[in-house]
Order: sequence, then structure tokens, then C-alpha cells
Amino acid sequence: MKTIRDVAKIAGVSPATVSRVLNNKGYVSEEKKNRIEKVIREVGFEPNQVARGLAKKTSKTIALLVSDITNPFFPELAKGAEHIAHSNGFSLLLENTKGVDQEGTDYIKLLKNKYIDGVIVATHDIDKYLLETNTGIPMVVLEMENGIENTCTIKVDNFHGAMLATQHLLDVGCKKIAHIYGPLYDQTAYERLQGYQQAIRMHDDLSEITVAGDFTIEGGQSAVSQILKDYPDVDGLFAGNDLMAVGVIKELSRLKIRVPEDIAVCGFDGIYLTRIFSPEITTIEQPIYEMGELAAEKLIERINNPYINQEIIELKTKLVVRESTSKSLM
Amino acid sequence: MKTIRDVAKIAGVSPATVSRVLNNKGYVSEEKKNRIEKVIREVGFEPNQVARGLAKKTSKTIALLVSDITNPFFPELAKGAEHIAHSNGFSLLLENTKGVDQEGTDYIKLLKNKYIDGVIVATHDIDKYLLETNTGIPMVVLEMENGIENTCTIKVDNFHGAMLATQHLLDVGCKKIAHIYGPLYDQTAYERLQGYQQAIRMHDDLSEITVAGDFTIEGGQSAVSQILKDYPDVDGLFAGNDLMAVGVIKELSRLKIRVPEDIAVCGFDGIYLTRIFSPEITTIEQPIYEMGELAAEKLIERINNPYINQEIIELKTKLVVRESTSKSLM
DNA sequence: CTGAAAGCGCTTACAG
DNA sequence: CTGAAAGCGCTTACAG
Repeated sequence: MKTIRDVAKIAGVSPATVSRVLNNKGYVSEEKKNRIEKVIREVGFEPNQVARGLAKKTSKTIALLVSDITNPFFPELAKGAEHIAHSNGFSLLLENTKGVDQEGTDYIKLLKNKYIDGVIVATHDIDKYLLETNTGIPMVVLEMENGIENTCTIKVDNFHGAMLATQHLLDVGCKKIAHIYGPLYDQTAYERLQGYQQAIRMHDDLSEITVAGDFTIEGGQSAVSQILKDYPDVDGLFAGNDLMAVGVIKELSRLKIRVPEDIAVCGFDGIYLTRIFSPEITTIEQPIYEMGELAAEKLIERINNPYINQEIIELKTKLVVRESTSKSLM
Repeated sequence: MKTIRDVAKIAGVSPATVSRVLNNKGYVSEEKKNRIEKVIREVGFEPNQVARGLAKKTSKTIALLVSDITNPFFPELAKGAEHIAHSNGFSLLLENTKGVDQEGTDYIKLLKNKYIDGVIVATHDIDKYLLETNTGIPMVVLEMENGIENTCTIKVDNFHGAMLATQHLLDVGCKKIAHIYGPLYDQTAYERLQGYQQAIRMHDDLSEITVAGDFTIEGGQSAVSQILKDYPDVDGLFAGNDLMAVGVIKELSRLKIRVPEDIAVCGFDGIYLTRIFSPEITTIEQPIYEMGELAAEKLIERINNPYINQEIIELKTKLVVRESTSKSLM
């Protein structure tokens, strides 16, 4: 491996001058600049990122904290984030936080010891406030917050989306609609529940039916029997996320209840699975890949300018109608 | 942030001695050792990984190269790899190789410039031989090779698995079984095709029906019409991977052909999707998560001892029978 | 057993 | 505009 000293020697200049052209900062004569660039190309020199990192306290890498990469929401997000990271010369460190290190102290250490330049937090497993105050590292938080000092929060209009979902079920003729909500410490789950309730309350002849789920397939499955026990005449189910919608449909299929003829089902998130499942699942779609890209963009913006204040970005969701609610198409 | 000098000063020793206890190498008196460890704990000292990296030419991170993390095979693999990486103090860098940088020169640069300690290659998008010869970095290759000098290859017995799948379709009463194979530059696809052919040839009354697919859902979908055009009486389909099996079932459902009553379907891989799809999909299961773990273990073994020779590990697959072939259960 | 010194490969005031 | 020097925070022969 060539070093900056090798380049300097060949070009007949000092390492400092080479460094200047590498970083495009400080004055350097056109003539030397050309000479140095030529040598760099000829010997195939690439600056050592670790050495540079030590000197500049940077690593050109950002971390993505997700609870569990096997949850299909996250690969899409990760791909979007990685795309933008790469186009800006950053690498992406992947961390699964589920089941590890409650307080996040290990992550704090990691981020600091490796000079990680920024972090995208898409998990509830660790304390974001602690992370922020203890590292001072630029941060973008996804999907789950009311905003944290010095960070950018990216979320979607869960409330509105949930209203859309509920209204859609009414539109296709459902008379009795239940909602399976996610864990309420998750802001997302809470807002969606509120949206459902609001939509129901706008109609005097409807009443709320809600049951707790946990955002997993199994949660969706077991919620079904609970609902049917008390409300055997339910004809519409709005699941708080797509994974639960999948569970719901599986369970209904097991019970020989037809979707959407007997019960129409709508999910939330827009993970790829809703498109390939059979029946294809109606859902409130979030722009997941784009959220990943935006998160990385905002993060890099903050890395380049640490003095940006708190910021909250709310993205639009949209209803995507598919087989699981297409009664009229049957 | 405290440095090793701060610790040394407080403990009344030299930085070199602190370094010795940090690395647990070289002699240091019990008394000083205790004193130093106490100070380290008290001030909460953590060695700076970047500085250490520069001195030792290491980064305590391994890279995982996958073609596309949104392909459901890879998150499971990544999770397994990350688990082992973390328990050994390594971080995981994630790289999606699809559509970027054909020759892999960018990756070569990245790996060298950041002192990446090792790399798990689970993609066809870049030239592994080039990678090996140009970086000299420890490498584990997945699923796709006959072995490369100085690397560990982990694969499954695709041939045997494909025979199992085909035989299983025969066992449940199929008389006319077609195989949709993946792209043949993929060793995996080739071996599975061979396994299918071998199983068919063992029966005089059967003949081979094969059609090319591309390991995607869409590929599975379009293969169905091709097969049905020429062989309308097909009653068993063995898809070269699970994604194609999903496509096959979706297309059959669209054509109102029942699975498994009219046509039984078997996939290959054992991705999580086969368990949650409806109908649940019979498949030849690979231990994906465990492969991720094993890859990381083998890699770390090689990082710690660079003189390990070429190695090929073949794991067993197993048949998992589910609804898509359960004719008798209907 | 221990410390001073040099080195890992860069960057960045500083002086000229 | 340019170079010598010091520094980023560790590690590792080397001498004692």
C-alpha cells in the first residue's frame, strides 16, 4: 500500500501538500496540484481511512440501529439508507438491537470508540435520549418520536393513515370494524389507534372494537379468535401493521372464513410482503425505501453541519387497495 | 474522552504498561495490573478503536456482501453473522452489491482503506477471485463456489436436496413433475437442476420437464404459463428456490388451479416466507441463520489465524413438508 | 517487569 | 503558496 509519503516523494513535494490536494483545502499551485494528481493516479494511491479517521475524528461510516433485520420493514429501510450513504462515501454499520443491552451503553461505547459519524435509530430497544446526550453524535430517529433535542425525527401521518384505512373499510361496505393495535409504548401504534377511533366516532351508528396485538404475525393470529369470540359478526379488520394483517388472514383462512367476502382486512406499512401474499393485502403504504434514503440524507446533512436544530418531518401515507378488501371485485 | 495517557498518569505508570494490561500481553506485575484495572474502571476508560486500528492494522469489523438485503434470504443470514460478530467484539458492515461496481474495485478499496478484518461474500455480483488476490483479507464465501484458494466456502448439499424434493413430489402421488431452475451461472441453481434430473432418471416412466427461471417471484410466475402451455397435465412443480415457488403459487391461484390438489409445489431454501405464506410452502430447508453464524465463526477463525488453507463445508438440507404438497391432508 | 521512543498514515496550525 | 513539526491515541520492539 502506498502512503501519502510515497506520493509526496515521487511528486517532489511534502506530505502536507499532498494532503492539501487530497482534501481540496488550503492553497496549492496549479502546477504542483496537477503533478500530485498525476502521481496519485499513476501509483493508484488511496488515502488510508483509518489514519485519516484518527486525525480527523471521523470514520466515514454511519450506524443503522434496527430491532431486528428479519422484520421485513427494515431491509427496505436499510437498502435506502445504504444507497445514500454510499453515494456520499459512507459505509453502513448494521446493528440488531433486539434482546441485547437494554440501556444501550454498549452502543454508546461502540459509536464513540469507532468514531461513527452518525446514527439512524429505528428501534425502541434502546434509550434514544441517553444515546443523544451521551454521544453527541448526529442522529436521525425514525417513526416513533415526538422529537428529541438536536435530532431529526422522520415519521408518517399515522393518524391520518389509520383514518383512511378505517374509512376505506366502511367504503367497501363493512358495518362492524375492529382494530388490532400494536404495543402502545410505540408512538406509531398509539397514533394509529387514535386514527381508528376518530374515524369510528364520526359515525353515530358505529362502535369501537379494539384488541391489543404486538405487531407480530402471531399477535395477529391470536387477536382474531379474541375478536370473534365477542363479536362474531365482525366484517372488517384493520390491523395496526402488515405483519399482524398477515397473521389475521392466515388465521381466518384456517377458520375457513373468506377474505374479503366474509371479513375484509387492511394492514399498515406497505412492506413488500403485502404485494406477494395471497390474497394480496390492502394496506396504508409508507414510503419505506425513501424513508431510508431521507434518513441518511438528513443524517449526512447533520454530520456536515452539526448546528442544525431539532427537526420533525412527517411523510404522507397512501391507501393501496388490493384483494383483501376488494369485495366488489369478487 | 479519556485516553491511555490519562489512565497512565493517574495510575502512576507509563502508557506502555497500560497498553500491556489492555492487550493482556507482555509482563506486568500483579500490583500494577490491579492498580491499572481499577483506574480503568473508575474513569470508565475505553480504548479508542480507531487509534488501535491504525497501530494494529485492524478495525474489528467484518463486511457482509449480499446482492440485495431485501431478498428475504439475506436478513436471516445477516442476523446470524451479526450475532457471532458481536459476541466476538466485531461490527458488521453491510453492502448491497446489486447494480453497483461490476468488478468490485470499489469494494477492494473500501476493505483495504478501512482495515476491514474479513469479509463474507454472499453475492455473484463481484469477482471473488479478484477480491481474494487483491486484498489478501480473510474471506468466507457462501453458497456458490467450488472453493477458492485461501478461503472457506460454505454450501449446502443442493444436489441431494433437489433429489429429496423431487422424490417427495413423487411420494405424494405426482406423475408429471417439472422443475424451474435458476440462473445456471449460479452453482446452486446448477446443482439443484442436476439433482432433479437424477431423481427423474431413476424412474423409467418419467421424463424431464425443465424451464428456466431467475430466482425471483416474477420468474416463478411466468414459468408457470410456459410449462402449462406444453404440459397441461403437469401435477407437480419443483421450484429452484422459494421466491419462485411463491410466484408459482400466486400464478396458479390466479389461474384458479388449486395447490396442492391440482398441482403440488415444492420450493428450496427455507426462507421465513414459506412458513407464513398461504398455503404454507413445502421446501428444502437450509439452516440460513446458522449458516450466517458459521460463516462469521469461520471468518473470525481465519482472522485470528491467517494460515488456514482452503476449506469447503457442506451443510445438510432437510425436507419440510407443508400445505403446498399435502395432498393427503386435503 | 517497565518506560522512552518510534511508528501506524494521515491532518493542520504555524512560520516563512 | 509550501514544508517542518506536532498531534490524533494507540502498540510494540528495544534497552535496561
